Amino acid sequence: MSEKLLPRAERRRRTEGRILDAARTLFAELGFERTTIRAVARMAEVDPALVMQYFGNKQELFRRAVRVAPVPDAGLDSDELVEYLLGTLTLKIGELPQSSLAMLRSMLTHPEAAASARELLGRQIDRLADSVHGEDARLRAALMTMIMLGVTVGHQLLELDELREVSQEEIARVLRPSLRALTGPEV
Amino acid sequence: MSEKLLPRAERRRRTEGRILDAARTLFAELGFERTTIRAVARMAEVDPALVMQYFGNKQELFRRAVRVAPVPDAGLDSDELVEYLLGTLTLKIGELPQSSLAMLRSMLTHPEAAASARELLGRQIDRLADSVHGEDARLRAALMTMIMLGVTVGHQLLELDELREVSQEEIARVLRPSLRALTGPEV
DNA sequence: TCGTTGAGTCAACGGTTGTTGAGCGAAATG
DNA sequence: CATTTCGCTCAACAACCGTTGACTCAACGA
Repeated sequence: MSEKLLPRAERRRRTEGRILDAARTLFAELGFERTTIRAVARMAEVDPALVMQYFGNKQELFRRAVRVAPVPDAGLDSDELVEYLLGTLTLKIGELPQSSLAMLRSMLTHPEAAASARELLGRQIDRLADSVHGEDARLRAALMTMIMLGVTVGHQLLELDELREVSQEEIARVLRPSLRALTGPEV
Repeated sequence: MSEKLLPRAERRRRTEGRILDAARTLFAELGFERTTIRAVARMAEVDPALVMQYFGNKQELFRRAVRVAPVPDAGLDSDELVEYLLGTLTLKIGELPQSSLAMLRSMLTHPEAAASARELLGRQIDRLADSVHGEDARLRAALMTMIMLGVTVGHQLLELDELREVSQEEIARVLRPSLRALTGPEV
Protein backbone atom coordinates (compact mmCIF):
# COMPACT_ATOMS: atom_id res chain seq x y z
CA MET A 1 0.00 0.00 0.00
CA SER A 2 2.23 2.78 -1.20
CA GLU A 3 -0.85 4.99 -1.47
CA LYS A 4 -0.29 6.31 2.02
CA LEU A 5 3.04 7.70 0.92
CA LEU A 6 1.78 9.71 -2.00
CA PRO A 7 1.96 13.49 -1.95
CA ARG A 8 -1.22 15.32 -0.96
CA ALA A 9 -2.20 16.64 -4.37
CA GLU A 10 -1.75 13.30 -6.09
CA ARG A 11 -3.67 11.48 -3.39
CA ARG A 12 -6.53 13.90 -3.71
CA ARG A 13 -6.59 13.55 -7.48
CA ARG A 14 -6.76 9.78 -7.32
CA THR A 15 -9.47 9.67 -4.67
CA GLU A 16 -11.61 12.10 -6.63
CA GLY A 17 -11.07 9.95 -9.71
CA ARG A 18 -12.16 6.82 -7.86
CA ILE A 19 -15.32 8.55 -6.69
CA LEU A 20 -16.14 9.75 -10.19
CA ASP A 21 -15.54 6.30 -11.65
CA ALA A 22 -17.80 4.70 -9.07
CA ALA A 23 -20.45 7.36 -9.66
CA ARG A 24 -20.36 6.83 -13.41
CA THR A 25 -20.67 3.07 -13.02
CA LEU A 26 -23.64 3.28 -10.67
CA PHE A 27 -25.42 6.12 -12.46
CA ALA A 28 -25.07 4.19 -15.73
CA GLU A 29 -26.40 1.03 -14.17
CA LEU A 30 -29.13 2.30 -11.90
CA GLY A 31 -29.93 5.87 -12.92
CA PHE A 32 -29.91 8.98 -10.76
CA GLU A 33 -32.60 8.12 -8.21
CA ARG A 34 -31.55 4.58 -7.35
CA THR A 35 -27.89 5.54 -7.03
CA THR A 36 -27.09 6.58 -3.46
CA ILE A 37 -24.17 8.63 -2.24
CA ARG A 38 -23.52 5.87 0.25
CA ALA A 39 -23.22 3.25 -2.48
CA VAL A 40 -20.86 5.45 -4.49
CA ALA A 41 -18.72 5.99 -1.41
CA ARG A 42 -18.67 2.28 -0.62
CA MET A 43 -17.55 1.42 -4.15
CA ALA A 44 -14.85 4.10 -4.03
CA GLU A 45 -13.82 2.85 -0.56
CA VAL A 46 -14.36 6.21 1.02
CA ASP A 47 -16.62 7.82 3.62
CA PRO A 48 -19.90 9.22 2.25
CA ALA A 49 -19.13 12.59 3.80
CA LEU A 50 -16.06 12.89 1.62
CA VAL A 51 -18.18 12.71 -1.50
CA MET A 52 -20.18 15.67 -0.24
CA GLN A 53 -17.03 17.54 0.69
CA TYR A 54 -15.63 17.16 -2.81
CA PHE A 55 -18.75 17.63 -4.91
CA GLY A 56 -21.13 19.62 -2.73
CA ASN A 57 -24.26 17.61 -3.45
CA LYS A 58 -25.57 14.65 -5.39
CA GLN A 59 -26.74 16.84 -8.26
CA GLU A 60 -23.27 18.25 -8.79
CA LEU A 61 -21.69 14.80 -8.54
CA PHE A 62 -24.00 13.66 -11.31
CA ARG A 63 -23.17 16.74 -13.38
CA ARG A 64 -19.45 16.07 -13.08
CA ALA A 65 -19.86 12.36 -13.76
CA VAL A 66 -21.78 12.75 -17.02
CA ARG A 67 -19.64 15.45 -18.63
CA VAL A 68 -19.60 14.19 -22.17
CA ALA A 69 -17.29 14.74 -25.11
CA PRO A 70 -18.57 17.40 -27.52
CA VAL A 71 -19.95 16.40 -30.89
CA PRO A 72 -17.30 16.75 -33.61
CA ASP A 73 -17.64 19.28 -36.40
CA ALA A 74 -19.65 19.04 -39.59
CA GLY A 75 -19.01 19.07 -43.34
CA LEU A 76 -19.51 15.51 -44.59
CA ASP A 77 -21.19 14.24 -47.72
CA SER A 78 -24.07 11.76 -47.57
CA ASP A 79 -21.96 8.64 -47.62
CA GLU A 80 -19.58 9.85 -44.97
CA LEU A 81 -22.53 10.93 -42.89
CA VAL A 82 -24.17 7.52 -42.84
CA GLU A 83 -20.87 5.81 -42.13
CA TYR A 84 -20.17 8.27 -39.33
CA LEU A 85 -23.48 7.37 -37.70
CA LEU A 86 -23.00 3.64 -38.14
CA GLY A 87 -19.52 4.14 -36.77
CA THR A 88 -20.83 5.75 -33.59
CA LEU A 89 -23.12 2.76 -33.35
CA THR A 90 -20.17 0.42 -33.51
CA LEU A 91 -18.49 2.58 -30.93
CA LYS A 92 -21.64 2.69 -28.84
CA ILE A 93 -22.14 -1.05 -28.96
CA GLY A 94 -18.54 -1.74 -28.17
CA GLU A 95 -17.66 0.71 -25.47
CA LEU A 96 -19.92 3.72 -25.32
CA PRO A 97 -18.40 5.84 -22.57
CA GLN A 98 -20.07 5.23 -19.24
CA SER A 99 -20.65 8.94 -18.81
CA SER A 100 -22.97 8.88 -21.83
CA LEU A 101 -24.70 5.76 -20.59
CA ALA A 102 -25.27 7.46 -17.26
CA MET A 103 -26.94 10.38 -18.97
CA LEU A 104 -29.04 8.18 -21.24
CA ARG A 105 -30.10 5.95 -18.35
CA SER A 106 -31.53 8.88 -16.41
CA MET A 107 -32.84 11.05 -19.22
CA LEU A 108 -36.45 9.88 -18.89
CA THR A 109 -36.78 10.32 -15.16
CA HIS A 110 -34.30 12.98 -14.04
CA PRO A 111 -35.06 16.56 -15.17
CA GLU A 112 -31.46 17.67 -15.50
CA ALA A 113 -30.43 14.53 -17.34
CA ALA A 114 -33.34 15.19 -19.69
CA ALA A 115 -32.05 18.71 -20.29
CA SER A 116 -28.55 17.39 -20.99
CA ALA A 117 -29.95 14.77 -23.35
CA ARG A 118 -31.98 17.38 -25.22
CA GLU A 119 -28.91 19.54 -25.57
CA LEU A 120 -26.71 16.66 -26.74
CA LEU A 121 -29.29 15.37 -29.21
CA GLY A 122 -29.93 18.93 -30.39
CA ARG A 123 -26.24 19.36 -31.17
CA GLN A 124 -26.20 16.04 -32.98
CA ILE A 125 -29.21 17.15 -35.04
CA ASP A 126 -27.58 20.49 -35.83
CA ARG A 127 -24.46 18.70 -36.93
CA LEU A 128 -26.37 16.30 -39.18
CA ALA A 129 -28.55 19.05 -40.61
CA ASP A 130 -25.36 20.69 -41.90
CA SER A 131 -24.50 17.62 -43.93
CA VAL A 132 -28.03 16.82 -45.10
CA HIS A 133 -29.50 18.70 -48.04
CA GLY A 134 -32.85 19.16 -49.71
CA GLU A 135 -36.25 19.66 -48.11
CA ASP A 136 -36.97 18.82 -44.51
CA ALA A 137 -33.25 18.68 -43.83
CA ARG A 138 -33.75 19.36 -40.16
CA LEU A 139 -36.55 16.85 -39.72
CA ARG A 140 -34.57 14.19 -41.51
CA ALA A 141 -31.56 14.94 -39.33
CA ALA A 142 -33.77 14.60 -36.26
CA LEU A 143 -35.16 11.26 -37.43
CA MET A 144 -31.68 9.91 -38.12
CA THR A 145 -30.74 10.89 -34.60
CA MET A 146 -33.86 9.20 -33.20
CA ILE A 147 -33.06 6.01 -35.10
CA MET A 148 -29.64 5.91 -33.53
CA LEU A 149 -31.16 6.69 -30.15
CA GLY A 150 -33.68 3.87 -30.47
CA VAL A 151 -31.07 1.31 -31.46
CA THR A 152 -28.73 2.43 -28.71
CA VAL A 153 -31.45 2.34 -26.06
CA GLY A 154 -32.59 -1.09 -27.16
CA HIS A 155 -29.08 -2.46 -27.30
CA GLN A 156 -27.25 -0.77 -24.44
CA LEU A 157 -29.94 -0.02 -21.87
CA LEU A 158 -32.75 -2.51 -22.45
CA GLU A 159 -30.26 -5.13 -23.63
CA LEU A 160 -32.68 -6.76 -26.03
CA ASP A 161 -31.64 -10.26 -27.07
CA GLU A 162 -32.54 -9.59 -30.69
CA LEU A 163 -29.78 -6.96 -30.88
CA ARG A 164 -27.29 -8.61 -28.53
CA GLU A 165 -27.25 -11.81 -30.52
CA VAL A 166 -25.85 -10.25 -33.69
CA SER A 167 -22.56 -8.49 -34.39
CA GLN A 168 -22.27 -4.73 -34.62
CA GLU A 169 -21.27 -5.05 -38.27
CA GLU A 170 -24.43 -6.96 -39.02
CA ILE A 171 -26.57 -4.30 -37.38
CA ALA A 172 -24.74 -1.61 -39.34
CA ARG A 173 -25.22 -3.48 -42.59
CA VAL A 174 -28.96 -4.02 -42.14
CA LEU A 175 -29.56 -0.54 -40.78
CA ARG A 176 -27.58 1.29 -43.47
CA PRO A 177 -30.40 1.55 -46.05
CA SER A 178 -32.71 3.13 -43.50
CA LEU A 179 -30.22 5.90 -42.80
CA ARG A 180 -29.47 6.36 -46.49
CA ALA A 181 -33.19 6.84 -47.07
CA LEU A 182 -32.95 9.96 -44.92
CA THR A 183 -29.88 11.61 -46.42
CA GLY A 184 -30.81 14.29 -48.90
CA PRO A 185 -30.07 14.34 -52.64
CA GLU A 186 -26.38 14.14 -53.52
CA VAL A 187 -24.69 17.52 -53.95
CA MET B 1 -72.07 15.93 -4.12
CA SER B 2 -74.27 12.95 -4.89
CA GLU B 3 -71.22 10.71 -4.43
CA LYS B 4 -72.04 10.19 -0.80
CA LEU B 5 -75.33 8.63 -1.78
CA LEU B 6 -73.90 6.03 -4.14
CA PRO B 7 -74.12 2.35 -3.26
CA ARG B 8 -71.05 0.83 -1.71
CA ALA B 9 -69.83 -1.24 -4.66
CA GLU B 10 -70.13 1.65 -7.10
CA ARG B 11 -68.38 4.00 -4.73
CA ARG B 12 -65.52 1.56 -4.34
CA ARG B 13 -65.26 1.11 -8.10
CA ARG B 14 -65.05 4.84 -8.73
CA THR B 15 -62.50 5.49 -6.01
CA GLU B 16 -60.28 2.71 -7.28
CA GLY B 17 -60.60 4.17 -10.77
CA ARG B 18 -59.59 7.64 -9.53
CA ILE B 19 -56.53 6.18 -7.84
CA LEU B 20 -55.49 4.28 -10.96
CA ASP B 21 -55.97 7.37 -13.14
CA ALA B 22 -53.87 9.47 -10.79
CA ALA B 23 -51.21 6.77 -10.66
CA ARG B 24 -51.06 6.53 -14.44
CA THR B 25 -50.76 10.29 -14.79
CA LEU B 26 -47.95 10.58 -12.27
CA PHE B 27 -46.08 7.45 -13.33
CA ALA B 28 -46.20 8.66 -16.94
CA GLU B 29 -44.96 12.11 -15.96
CA LEU B 30 -42.38 11.33 -13.30
CA GLY B 31 -41.56 7.63 -13.54
CA PHE B 32 -41.72 5.03 -10.79
CA GLU B 33 -39.21 6.42 -8.31
CA ARG B 34 -40.30 10.04 -8.25
CA THR B 35 -43.95 9.15 -7.96
CA THR B 36 -44.97 8.86 -4.32
CA ILE B 37 -47.99 7.07 -2.91
CA ARG B 38 -48.81 10.29 -1.10
CA ALA B 39 -48.89 12.30 -4.33
CA VAL B 40 -51.12 9.72 -5.98
CA ALA B 41 -53.47 9.80 -2.99
CA ARG B 42 -53.55 13.59 -3.00
CA MET B 43 -54.43 13.70 -6.69
CA ALA B 44 -57.15 11.10 -6.19
CA GLU B 45 -58.38 13.01 -3.11
CA VAL B 46 -57.93 10.03 -0.86
CA ASP B 47 -55.89 9.02 2.15
CA PRO B 48 -52.52 7.39 1.34
CA ALA B 49 -53.42 4.40 3.47
CA LEU B 50 -56.34 3.64 1.19
CA VAL B 51 -54.03 3.18 -1.76
CA MET B 52 -52.13 0.56 0.19
CA GLN B 53 -55.36 -1.12 1.29
CA TYR B 54 -56.53 -1.45 -2.30
CA PHE B 55 -53.28 -2.34 -4.05
CA GLY B 56 -51.06 -3.81 -1.36
CA ASN B 57 -47.88 -1.98 -2.25
CA LYS B 58 -46.41 0.53 -4.69
CA GLN B 59 -45.09 -2.18 -6.97
CA GLU B 60 -48.54 -3.71 -7.41
CA LEU B 61 -50.10 -0.29 -7.98
CA PHE B 62 -47.61 0.28 -10.77
CA ARG B 63 -48.33 -3.14 -12.21
CA ARG B 64 -52.05 -2.46 -12.31
CA ALA B 65 -51.57 1.05 -13.70
CA VAL B 66 -49.47 0.01 -16.68
CA ARG B 67 -51.55 -2.95 -17.87
CA VAL B 68 -51.34 -2.43 -21.58
CA ALA B 69 -53.43 -3.61 -24.51
CA PRO B 70 -52.00 -6.68 -26.24
CA VAL B 71 -50.36 -6.37 -29.64
CA PRO B 72 -52.81 -7.30 -32.42
CA ASP B 73 -52.21 -10.37 -34.57
CA ALA B 74 -50.05 -10.69 -37.64
CA GLY B 75 -50.44 -11.49 -41.32
CA LEU B 76 -49.80 -8.27 -43.24
CA ASP B 77 -47.90 -7.65 -46.45
CA SER B 78 -45.02 -5.17 -46.58
CA ASP B 79 -47.10 -2.12 -47.42
CA GLU B 80 -49.68 -2.78 -44.75
CA LEU B 81 -46.86 -3.42 -42.30
CA VAL B 82 -45.23 -0.04 -42.83
CA GLU B 83 -48.55 1.76 -42.70
CA TYR B 84 -49.47 -0.09 -39.54
CA LEU B 85 -46.27 1.12 -37.88
CA LEU B 86 -46.70 4.68 -39.08
CA GLY B 87 -50.29 4.45 -37.89
CA THR B 88 -49.21 3.52 -34.37
CA LEU B 89 -46.93 6.50 -34.58
CA THR B 90 -49.88 8.74 -35.42
CA LEU B 91 -51.73 7.12 -32.57
CA LYS B 92 -48.74 7.46 -30.29
CA ILE B 93 -48.22 11.09 -31.09
CA GLY B 94 -51.87 11.90 -30.71
CA GLU B 95 -52.91 10.05 -27.61
CA LEU B 96 -50.68 7.16 -26.73
CA PRO B 97 -52.40 5.65 -23.71
CA GLN B 98 -50.95 6.91 -20.48
CA SER B 99 -50.45 3.38 -19.27
CA SER B 100 -47.92 2.83 -22.07
CA LEU B 101 -46.25 6.15 -21.39
CA ALA B 102 -45.92 5.18 -17.74
CA MET B 103 -44.16 1.99 -18.71
CA LEU B 104 -41.89 3.69 -21.24
CA ARG B 105 -40.99 6.44 -18.79
CA SER B 106 -39.73 3.99 -16.20
CA MET B 107 -38.25 1.30 -18.44
CA LEU B 108 -34.67 2.55 -18.10
CA THR B 109 -34.59 2.89 -14.32
CA HIS B 110 -37.14 0.48 -12.88
CA PRO B 111 -36.33 -3.23 -13.21
CA GLU B 112 -39.91 -4.43 -13.53
CA ALA B 113 -40.80 -1.73 -16.04
CA ALA B 114 -37.75 -2.84 -18.01
CA ALA B 115 -39.02 -6.40 -17.97
CA SER B 116 -42.45 -5.27 -19.16
CA ALA B 117 -40.89 -3.18 -21.90
CA ARG B 118 -38.73 -6.10 -23.06
CA GLU B 119 -41.80 -8.30 -23.19
CA LEU B 120 -43.88 -5.73 -25.05
CA LEU B 121 -41.14 -4.96 -27.56
CA GLY B 122 -40.45 -8.66 -27.93
CA ARG B 123 -44.08 -9.28 -28.88
CA GLN B 124 -43.94 -6.40 -31.32
CA ILE B 125 -40.80 -7.87 -32.90
CA ASP B 126 -42.40 -11.32 -33.12
CA ARG B 127 -45.41 -9.80 -34.78
CA LEU B 128 -43.33 -7.91 -37.33
CA ALA B 129 -41.09 -10.87 -38.01
CA ASP B 130 -44.19 -12.74 -39.15
CA SER B 131 -44.87 -10.16 -41.82
CA VAL B 132 -41.26 -9.58 -42.88
CA HIS B 133 -39.61 -12.03 -45.25
CA GLY B 134 -36.16 -12.79 -46.59
CA GLU B 135 -32.91 -12.93 -44.70
CA ASP B 136 -32.39 -11.37 -41.28
CA ALA B 137 -36.15 -11.12 -40.88
CA ARG B 138 -35.93 -11.04 -37.14
CA LEU B 139 -33.12 -8.48 -37.02
CA ARG B 140 -34.97 -6.25 -39.45
CA ALA B 141 -38.14 -6.56 -37.38
CA ALA B 142 -36.15 -5.59 -34.29
CA LEU B 143 -34.65 -2.56 -36.01
CA MET B 144 -38.06 -1.39 -37.19
CA THR B 145 -39.27 -1.65 -33.62
CA MET B 146 -36.23 0.29 -32.37
CA ILE B 147 -36.87 3.02 -34.92
CA MET B 148 -40.41 3.44 -33.66
CA LEU B 149 -39.14 3.35 -30.09
CA GLY B 150 -36.59 6.07 -30.79
CA VAL B 151 -39.09 8.36 -32.47
CA THR B 152 -41.64 7.80 -29.71
CA VAL B 153 -39.11 8.44 -26.94
CA GLY B 154 -37.87 11.60 -28.63
CA HIS B 155 -41.34 12.89 -29.29
CA GLN B 156 -43.38 11.80 -26.28
CA LEU B 157 -40.89 11.58 -23.44
CA LEU B 158 -38.02 13.92 -24.31
CA GLU B 159 -40.40 16.24 -26.16
CA LEU B 160 -37.80 17.36 -28.67
CA ASP B 161 -38.75 20.58 -30.47
CA GLU B 162 -37.60 19.20 -33.80
CA LEU B 163 -40.36 16.58 -33.65
CA ARG B 164 -42.99 18.64 -31.87
CA GLU B 165 -42.90 21.37 -34.47
CA VAL B 166 -44.07 19.18 -37.34
CA SER B 167 -47.31 17.29 -37.88
CA GLN B 168 -47.57 13.56 -37.38
CA GLU B 169 -48.34 13.13 -41.09
CA GLU B 170 -45.10 14.88 -41.97
CA ILE B 171 -43.11 12.63 -39.69
CA ALA B 172 -44.82 9.59 -41.19
CA ARG B 173 -44.09 10.79 -44.73
CA VAL B 174 -40.39 11.42 -44.11
CA LEU B 175 -39.91 8.29 -42.03
CA ARG B 176 -41.72 5.93 -44.44
CA PRO B 177 -38.72 5.19 -46.72
CA SER B 178 -36.60 4.18 -43.75
CA LEU B 179 -39.14 1.57 -42.67
CA ARG B 180 -39.65 0.39 -46.25
CA ALA B 181 -35.90 -0.16 -46.46
CA LEU B 182 -36.30 -2.81 -43.74
CA THR B 183 -39.27 -4.74 -45.08
CA GLY B 184 -38.18 -7.86 -46.89
CA PRO B 185 -38.69 -8.69 -50.57
CA GLU B 186 -42.33 -8.72 -51.72
CA VAL B 187 -44.00 -12.10 -51.57
C1' DT C 1 10.36 22.32 15.26
C1' DC C 2 5.96 24.34 15.33
C1' DG C 3 1.77 25.99 13.54
C1' DT C 4 -1.21 25.43 9.55
C1' DT C 5 -3.50 23.10 5.99
C1' DG C 6 -6.26 19.69 4.18
C1' DA C 7 -7.55 14.66 3.31
C1' DG C 8 -10.42 11.67 5.42
C1' DT C 9 -13.61 9.71 9.25
C1' DC C 10 -17.43 9.48 12.65
C1' DA C 11 -21.78 10.19 14.42
C1' DA C 12 -25.77 12.38 14.02
C1' DC C 13 -29.88 15.33 12.26
C1' DG C 14 -33.98 16.36 9.64
C1' DG C 15 -36.86 15.08 6.12
C1' DT C 16 -39.22 11.91 3.17
C1' DT C 17 -41.03 7.49 1.99
C1' DG C 18 -43.50 3.04 1.99
C1' DT C 19 -46.17 0.80 5.07
C1' DT C 20 -49.16 -0.53 9.17
C1' DG C 21 -52.86 -0.99 12.74
C1' DA C 22 -56.45 0.96 15.24
C1' DG C 23 -60.54 3.17 14.80
C1' DC C 24 -64.86 5.90 12.88
C1' DG C 25 -69.15 6.11 10.63
C1' DA C 26 -72.29 5.00 7.17
C1' DA C 27 -74.18 1.36 4.30
C1' DA C 28 -75.63 -3.45 4.05
C1' DT C 29 -77.94 -7.41 6.18
C1' DG C 30 -81.14 -10.08 9.04
C1' DC D 1 -83.84 -2.01 15.11
C1' DA D 2 -79.53 -4.46 16.05
C1' DT D 3 -75.47 -6.14 14.14
C1' DT D 4 -72.11 -6.79 10.85
C1' DT D 5 -69.54 -5.22 6.99
C1' DC D 6 -66.46 -2.24 4.83
C1' DG D 7 -64.96 2.22 2.65
C1' DC D 8 -62.08 5.41 4.52
C1' DT D 9 -59.19 8.29 7.75
C1' DC D 10 -55.73 9.25 11.37
C1' DA D 11 -51.54 8.84 13.56
C1' DA D 12 -47.55 6.67 13.80
C1' DC D 13 -43.37 3.56 12.84
C1' DA D 14 -39.14 2.01 10.77
C1' DA D 15 -35.97 2.57 7.21
C1' DC D 16 -33.39 5.17 4.24
C1' DC D 17 -31.62 9.19 2.22
C1' DG D 18 -28.85 13.55 1.51
C1' DT D 19 -26.41 16.40 4.17
C1' DT D 20 -23.73 18.61 8.12
C1' DG D 21 -20.32 19.73 11.83
C1' DA D 22 -16.92 18.31 14.84
C1' DC D 23 -12.96 15.70 14.97
C1' DT D 24 -8.26 13.00 13.79
C1' DC D 25 -3.98 12.79 11.84
C1' DA D 26 -0.47 13.10 8.49
C1' DA D 27 1.65 16.24 5.05
C1' DC D 28 3.26 20.78 4.30
C1' DG D 29 5.61 25.49 4.69
C1' DA D 30 8.38 28.72 7.38
